[in-house]
Amino acid sequence: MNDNTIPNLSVDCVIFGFDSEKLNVLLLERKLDAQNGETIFCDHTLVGHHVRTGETLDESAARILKETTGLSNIYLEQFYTFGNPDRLKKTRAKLWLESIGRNPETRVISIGYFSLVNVNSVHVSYTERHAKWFDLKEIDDLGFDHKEILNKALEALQTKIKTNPLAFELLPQKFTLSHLQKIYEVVLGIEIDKRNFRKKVSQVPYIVPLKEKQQKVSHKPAQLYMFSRDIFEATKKKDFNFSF
Amino acid sequence: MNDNTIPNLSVDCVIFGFDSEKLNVLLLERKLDAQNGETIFCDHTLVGHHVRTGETLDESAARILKETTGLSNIYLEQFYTFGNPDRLKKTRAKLWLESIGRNPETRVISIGYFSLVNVNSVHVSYTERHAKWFDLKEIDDLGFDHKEILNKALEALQTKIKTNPLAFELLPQKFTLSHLQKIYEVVLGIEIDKRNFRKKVSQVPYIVPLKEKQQKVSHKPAQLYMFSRDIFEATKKKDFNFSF
DNA sequence: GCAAAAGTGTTGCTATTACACCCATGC
DNA sequence: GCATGGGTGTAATAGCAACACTTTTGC
Repeated sequence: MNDNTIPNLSVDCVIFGFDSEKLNVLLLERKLDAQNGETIFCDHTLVGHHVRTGETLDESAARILKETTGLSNIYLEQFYTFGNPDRLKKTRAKLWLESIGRNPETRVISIGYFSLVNVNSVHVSYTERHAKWFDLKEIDDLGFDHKEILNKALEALQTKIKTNPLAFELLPQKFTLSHLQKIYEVVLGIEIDKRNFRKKVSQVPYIVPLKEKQQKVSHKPAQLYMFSRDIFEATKKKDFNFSF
Repeated sequence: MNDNTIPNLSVDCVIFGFDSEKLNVLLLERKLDAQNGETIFCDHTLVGHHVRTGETLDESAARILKETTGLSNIYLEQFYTFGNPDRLKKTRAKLWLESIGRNPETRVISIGYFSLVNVNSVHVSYTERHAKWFDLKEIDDLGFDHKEILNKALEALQTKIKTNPLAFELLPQKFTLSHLQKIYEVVLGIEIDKRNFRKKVSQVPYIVPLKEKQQKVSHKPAQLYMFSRDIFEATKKKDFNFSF
């Protein structure tokens, strides 16, 4: 490969997207066809790429995200680095790497990032390979060691969302409390009592009600809220706690 | 270099040691002498080494720890990866790398691990370079980007110790409650009320009193306790919480 | 006998849990 | 008018914070 990248270093992004109901992950199709057109295998992987010379790891992750979703300035966080010498030694991995002109014998270290977006704000725009949202709960296996990377990303997200205002990264700017609650439920895999949740939220100064309600819903329209980062920064104490 | 290592990949270990009073970090002296014997500079760095071919990242960290402290089977955790293209571009770093036969132009990614030991159980045995414990609070600057790595390690330790039984890794097998309390105080940088602390501890099943007291102390001898990992594993709920 | 750290309980306050019914809208 | 999700309060309990004095040992 002569694309200005470092052969043994890559970044993989676990892109989490919330769609008002479930937590999704953006995956690429990994389809290998034989010369005669028959499909040798077809499965899915995370979005990733080799790191470029001169690019920081954060920049590399941001670039990958931009290329895949068209989005910039979105939440990205490094969570773990995967470097087992045999992590790319499975048969499919080797075949795939050969097919794209990478040496399957090279030991590649991959730095894991996760990012948080709202699915509706994303125009999945990766043309080379089909990018698609998958319900997290229905993902069973992935190419390479990407299932392991995904598991670790989810763990990191679960830990971090309890003490940091990450939930808002998964929501549109204006959201309802039910959607906010749903995020904690699907991310942490728990059920939360609606009244207790709202009681807690009402004590939080940076979740502010707007003078606006939902439109065109076939039920009582919900109050819309926004997250004020200004108020958060100004009032944050060390003990942010959203653990249920 | 021909030592079977990967030129652009290293592991740096932040070795935290508790001495019943403060939190310490094990550092190496980085001293560069000119041909005429004069010292060009002398400062300190974390313990680190390049990753070997065929070695996992965890194995690499464990090896570094073993070489430096003589200890195996101790707590080690990967916390962050540092890969800025210019992280080794400071003057001293370049001079040093040249002096040990590494190419200062190579972009090196370093995977950060922290480990937890009790200073009394360590025979600092690194002979090539002088290894020494330093009071965490008195470390101002370090070689390379190691101060940044140290800061991030401390942050990771602070986060993790609140919800995981890490404190015991910093203590000898038999310890007093005052020592346990001190760990939370120095790691988190807070003060804790003795009675409230003991009340909490007494509700924790896996901190078990022994039939033994301190010996030869010139004050009322304290009850000794141990941590039972068995009981911890058997009784752990999702909500371990040692945040004060 | 004094210096040093160990050990011990109570009270007020705050936060958490559990729980059930009416409301506004679109169709 | 019915289906859908929105919105609301109370009481009991558990956990947390603040606080001061006596005990045991070595020297």
